[in-house]
Amino acid sequence: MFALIDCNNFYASCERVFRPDLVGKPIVVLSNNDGCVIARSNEAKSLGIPMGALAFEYKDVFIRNNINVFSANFALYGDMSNRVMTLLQEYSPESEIYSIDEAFLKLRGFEMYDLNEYGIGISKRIKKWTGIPVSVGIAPTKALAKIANKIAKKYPERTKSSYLINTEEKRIKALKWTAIEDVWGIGRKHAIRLREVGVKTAYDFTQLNDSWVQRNLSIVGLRLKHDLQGIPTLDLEDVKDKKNIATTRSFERNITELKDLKERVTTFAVSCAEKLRKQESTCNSIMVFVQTNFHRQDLKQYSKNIVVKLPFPTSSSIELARFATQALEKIFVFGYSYKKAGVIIMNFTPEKDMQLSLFENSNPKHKQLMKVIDRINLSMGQQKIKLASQDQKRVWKMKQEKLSPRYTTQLMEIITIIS
DNA sequence: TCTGGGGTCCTAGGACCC
DNA sequence: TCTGGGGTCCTAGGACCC
Repeated sequence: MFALIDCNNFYASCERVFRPDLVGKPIVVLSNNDGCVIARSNEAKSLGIPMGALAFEYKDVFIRNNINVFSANFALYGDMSNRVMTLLQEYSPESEIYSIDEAFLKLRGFEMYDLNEYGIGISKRIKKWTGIPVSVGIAPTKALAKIANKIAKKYPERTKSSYLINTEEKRIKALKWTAIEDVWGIGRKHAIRLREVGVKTAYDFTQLNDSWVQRNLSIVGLRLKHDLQGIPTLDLEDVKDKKNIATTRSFERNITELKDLKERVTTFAVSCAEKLRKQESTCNSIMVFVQTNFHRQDLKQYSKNIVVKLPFPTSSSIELARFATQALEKIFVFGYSYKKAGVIIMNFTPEKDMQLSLFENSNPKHKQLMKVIDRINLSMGQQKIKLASQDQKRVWKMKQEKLSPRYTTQLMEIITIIS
């Protein structure tokens, strides 16, 4: 059996843990730059705030309904996620952290357990020990556990936040209850295609024939179908090293000068390099892109990306920053207002079996240097050591007007209790 | 004025090899 | 008239996830 544990309205719940006065009150969390809504408490959902609602359009709605607005505080959410995941490890030796707020557990050898009670126990303990409400779905396959989880989330009172699919009857009932677009792995496009052929629910989907599914939804769709039929097809996946690493941002204001864009791209490359070194890889190509604001009809539009193959594999911040800015110079065109840029690194090889090249190689001194920089930044705070070409005065700040304290990761911002 | 960020996997088609 | 058969690798684009 598989269990899927999913935190309810995760970002909103994290904010509420440290603001108990907000229990029962509507909360929304905004994206970077306070652009749009990326998380909502149940109360905010009931008020009709859609996912992706634009902050500036909904400003009055927020005020009118006393909605508590927060800027995204990823330092807080990441730490709260670790707490939840650490507790979950105790419930099974086999687990897969699927995203910041979800994990699968494989329950092998649990035949003597009352899995219903087990699930309820997980939900109770996570809530009590971290303050985060979670829902639990347990079923013979991952796709069915996803559906069981949705049922638990939809009926928290009746299910005590945990639902078990362990009979054929329950499986069929759950599949008929699930609209096709709510199935894990069926996105917008596939849902439309399936609706066209009369598939309205997950159950209808399982009644299609295999070759049609494979032809129209590829092998991925076929695996999903089998999983929904109760035939275990999707297994836990190991946490592998990343295959791509990206750092991309929209700017709070437009950028018109190459030198400003260079600074941003340098910082993005350095950020990618740091993430790359954490997984002890080196990269062989780098992509840089820039674009203007697509949403502004009144401005001239421009969007371009460039992929550069590196002469040697590297994870040095200095070298990646150099290659990135050189690439930027090739695609930069003067006369546009740039709104967004990013750096994506690709084609990784493990640091230990790096292929050296005959004529040109990564500066061997950088390896030691990066190690020292990483160590200092880890102990003294992020970005203590920067390249001179990076922003020294913190000119580039995201718009984060409603940022909550980093209660759990910064001693200076720890919660205060006033008696 | 204002519109997020970071990932994965699969397939078809082209270029190449013997 | 007639023109083999069997592969690999790479890339772009499309689908999906949170």
